[in-house]
Amino acid sequence: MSLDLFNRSGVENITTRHIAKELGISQGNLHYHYPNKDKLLETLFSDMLTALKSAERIIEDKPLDPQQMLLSMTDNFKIMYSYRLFFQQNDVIWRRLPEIKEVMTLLFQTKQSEILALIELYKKEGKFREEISARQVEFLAEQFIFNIQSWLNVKDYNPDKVSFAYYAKLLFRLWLPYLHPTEMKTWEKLLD
Amino acid sequence: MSLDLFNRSGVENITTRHIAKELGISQGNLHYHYPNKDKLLETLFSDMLTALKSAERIIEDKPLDPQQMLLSMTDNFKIMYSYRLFFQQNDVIWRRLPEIKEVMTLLFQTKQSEILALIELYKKEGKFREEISARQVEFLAEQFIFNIQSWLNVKDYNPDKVSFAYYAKLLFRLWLPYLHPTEMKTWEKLLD
DNA sequence: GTCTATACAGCGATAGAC
DNA sequence: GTCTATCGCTGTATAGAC
Repeated sequence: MSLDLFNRSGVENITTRHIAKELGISQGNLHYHYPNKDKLLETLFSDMLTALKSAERIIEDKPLDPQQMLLSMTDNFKIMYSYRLFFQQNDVIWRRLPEIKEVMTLLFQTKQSEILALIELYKKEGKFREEISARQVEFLAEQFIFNIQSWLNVKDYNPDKVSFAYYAKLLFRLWLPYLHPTEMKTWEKLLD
Repeated sequence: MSLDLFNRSGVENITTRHIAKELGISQGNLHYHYPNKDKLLETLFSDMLTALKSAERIIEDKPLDPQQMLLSMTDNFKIMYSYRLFFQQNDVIWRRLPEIKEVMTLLFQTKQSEILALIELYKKEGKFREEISARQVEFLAEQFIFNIQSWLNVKDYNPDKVSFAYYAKLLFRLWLPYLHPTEMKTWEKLLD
């Protein structure tokens, strides 16, 4: 599978020869199906988008409760990990295919406003402390998305050692200091 | 300058021919001074390390106050930006030169324990709220370093539009919700 | 559709004259 | 030291037989 090759060895190091060999077909044949390497990357990217889309839990009118949000985020992390080239190698890929950069930027901007709306709801419901400024709430939403986008970028994530659920919990630790002390305690237990 | 070429066009796209041309010398001559491309990268990396080292403000026994910390972080961001290939293209570079990965990992681990010690001091001094757990304090230190390592990775940082001081302030917003309400207000003014 | 063969450009790196 | 010339290799992509 070309996905694994790219993930493991890097987009710039994997050639069409490698991919053809892995697939058990000739290089000429590969170029018949995919005119070039970029087309291959684009296909993988749209695969990821559909995977992420189909993993979305139906929100409808009701916002998710913390437990559901954790599950949903775990699913997302799983998908992101299997397509981790788009996060770990974003610089290389964005330089080759600026459209992918644009789509990803837009995607995460949308996610950010969704999460901002959710946080503001939490605040209205009184789960957040009153002294938290609107500016700081925006910052929290920004940080949340930033973490999702970058978690694979620096750390050596090894799915055998640490579970995706663990990283999802770690992510939600961002919220803790914003909550009322009692609410904070119960959340912290949930996230341990 | 090879640094600018790598920063702008990507390590995998810049060849020894490009660099030689930019320097106004022949390719053969370049290979006389730097036996290969990796050696060139290693030199740039150690340049960055010395730049970061010389920018360290003398801490000695006294911990820095918030204002000094902001200035120090602004300096660091400036240096990191001029050597941004090592952050934006970390995946490519780490694959070529695993030693660089190890040194960077170690560097940021050290920074993390330093910042953890500082936070714990703040907590002891009563600037932090009591209900913040030790686990959460560790998390804050981790987040702080994570942000420093990754800030260049996702965003299009444009030094003409937004100042380095702005990003330093943004970084310290991580601390705000951990502080006592009154302390929080004064810090927030500082960070605006 | 799938294959083999090959074209053609670009890469890092070296040889050898000066 | 610095140059030109070139090697050997690998990259993407295409041509043409089956």
